Amino acid sequence: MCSFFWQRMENDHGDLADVVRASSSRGSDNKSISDWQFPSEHAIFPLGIEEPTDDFGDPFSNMRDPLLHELDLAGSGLFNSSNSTHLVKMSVNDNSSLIGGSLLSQKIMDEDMKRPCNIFSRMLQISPNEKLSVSLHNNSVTAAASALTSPRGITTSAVVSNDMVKATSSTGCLMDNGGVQISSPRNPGIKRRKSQAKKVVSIPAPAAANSRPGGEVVPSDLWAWRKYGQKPIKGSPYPRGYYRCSSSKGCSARKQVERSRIDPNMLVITYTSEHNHPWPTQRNALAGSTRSQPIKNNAASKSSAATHTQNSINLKEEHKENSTNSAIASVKEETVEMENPLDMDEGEFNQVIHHSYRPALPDSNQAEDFFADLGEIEPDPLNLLFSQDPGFTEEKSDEERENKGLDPFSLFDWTGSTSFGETTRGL
DNA sequence: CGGATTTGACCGGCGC
DNA sequence: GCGCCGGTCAAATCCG
Repeated sequence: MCSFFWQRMENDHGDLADVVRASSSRGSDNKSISDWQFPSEHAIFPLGIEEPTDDFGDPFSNMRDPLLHELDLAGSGLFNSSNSTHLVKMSVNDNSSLIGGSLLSQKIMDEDMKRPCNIFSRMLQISPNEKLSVSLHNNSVTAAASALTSPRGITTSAVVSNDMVKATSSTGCLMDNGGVQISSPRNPGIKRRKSQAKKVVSIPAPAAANSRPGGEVVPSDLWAWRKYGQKPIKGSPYPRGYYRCSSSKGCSARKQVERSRIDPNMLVITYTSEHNHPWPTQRNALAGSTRSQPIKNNAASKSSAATHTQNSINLKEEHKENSTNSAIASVKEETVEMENPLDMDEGEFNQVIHHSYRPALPDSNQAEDFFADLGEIEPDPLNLLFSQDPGFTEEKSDEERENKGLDPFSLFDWTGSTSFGETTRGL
């Protein structure tokens, strides 16, 4: 199976409460997350949702990741089931939040609560090679689906409610055993403490079992992060780690990493603020290289402070090997996060951006350089990824071809998480 | 020795 | 006003 989900920041101090998950599967292939087979050391989370239009005052509208601009990959996601890979594209074309938006009327919610699979089931009948896009236009939700590469047809249905969105498989059934997770309704009357733009992504936890006690194996991204705090969160058995960008002094970018209380197999990463400096083509010394994630499995990265570029290269190299062994990386899920704009205080500059997990790249040229470097290693990483899916390669769209060189699979650096690789191999 | 992590203290927002 | 809670600070410690 494959699935993705949206996640929405709760209006309560940023607590995660509303989880939206869309899952796509075939037949009775309803596996829980724990059943997913991670792609070797690589985890892929390319799915994203296009950001709201600027007319909502999107604080990131002018700051969003250059890669997304440049590659127009926002909202594309790759789903890989055991035998097929699906590309799903979703978008929200309105100010409102698809998930949390009150624009999704209470009526809809009520109705949908009664009928587990409706809104999207009514709207979406995804056939292969059709794009999936979910957009919101003035209280209406429109959707179309895409499974560019699926040799089999998939359909996607979803429940869209005021507090949740569910998307289900072609069977139209919610996968209760982990396939779909729903959070509890958010607490009413609790407002966000501060006006702060946030981006939330949720990713499969690398390896909770092997992580050091009390810590998380946090997949690194292209930025260097320095942990500056950790707090137990009420209602969650898992602590929340606080990180700030250490790539550049004065950078206000922060992120919070916590294990999802809903699904301990997932890590919820909340990004706040934006990097005010160019994307580091090379990490600052040891910055971002956590002790818990030593880079030790590749000769190319002798230093624990291996740059992400190096790590990505390592990923590529490893992936080359793995791909020959049918270790095609599969997308497990990607979450994006949205917020109910109506929950905001009036005039509050407080918007949560749903976003594919990708660090902001203030300078697109750097991104080009970065991926140019990757290209030297592997001209078309997607070929590796989908080498076993002839349909994908054959039917690769222009957009995908344009995305050539963008390696969504390096967004997370799992190489440092040896335990993760071990864990996934053990799955 | 420089940089990262750990962890208790501190601060501010919010509800009662 | 008080307590709760989340977020941040900063000293101590660890690590390469």
